[in-house]
Amino acid sequence: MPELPEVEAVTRNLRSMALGAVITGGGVYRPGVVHPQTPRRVLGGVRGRRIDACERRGKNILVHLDNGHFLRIHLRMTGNVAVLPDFRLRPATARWWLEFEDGRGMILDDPRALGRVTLHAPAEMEALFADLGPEPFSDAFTERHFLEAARRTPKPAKIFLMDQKAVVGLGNIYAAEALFQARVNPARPVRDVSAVKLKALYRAIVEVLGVAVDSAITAYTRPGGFEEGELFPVAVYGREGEPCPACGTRVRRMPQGGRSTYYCPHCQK
DNA sequence: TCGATCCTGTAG
DNA sequence: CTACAGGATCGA
Repeated sequence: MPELPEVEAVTRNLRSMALGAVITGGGVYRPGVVHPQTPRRVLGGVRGRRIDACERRGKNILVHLDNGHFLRIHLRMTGNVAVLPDFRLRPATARWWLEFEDGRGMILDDPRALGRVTLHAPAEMEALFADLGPEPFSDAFTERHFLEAARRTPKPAKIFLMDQKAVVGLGNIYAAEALFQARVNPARPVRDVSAVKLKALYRAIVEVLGVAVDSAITAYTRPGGFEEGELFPVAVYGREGEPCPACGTRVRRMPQGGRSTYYCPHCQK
């Protein structure tokens, strides 16, 4: 599930649940989840620590501890982080967990086990995120920055949006939705897209992610979490063969970088 | 820069 | 059975 909006919702939930919690233990069911570190290092380094802050950077969740070190959690495709009333009640798909002093638990729940949890010293922060672009809602994400980044690469527009360099947070769904909203052809080399459309794309990114953050928070807050249907109005993603909401042409699917891109061949030329 | 790879589940 | 999945990294 997680692109930026879902990660934001999870992070906020974590902040409200785990702030101030003292870690007394933990476990790793799947060693691959802490790769390239070891369970011993990740768990040994957190025992006795208190959780002081939770924040999001791109699609990463950062859990700051009272000694300055921090956990970096990446949910990848199917991960979720949750705080449980009792750490012993964790589901079979919990790949990693922490025990709190008050008996509660915090888990990485991840059926595919592609998610990652690693522990870092403060000094590692910069190198860790050196390749990440600006946050879409920050002052650093300017139209000018975006247009310059676009002119600098031969990548197709969709790949350009997905690689977390020009801006962080877009994944397969919201990249497709932003491209549709701006009427940009996903396969077109982004450096060849007109300035007018690039500006529209810039606005669409902020718009789409903004709406999606709101719906993700709403979805995550009510019972059943993200599973309770769809709040974000998806126009093209996953809708192969269905009519484009703008012109009625059938939505198409094409492979790009090993993934599916959905688009309207009429609106996005 | 690109395909293979990491994993498991589900739909067709 | 194969194809595909809201992601990223690695080696060729």
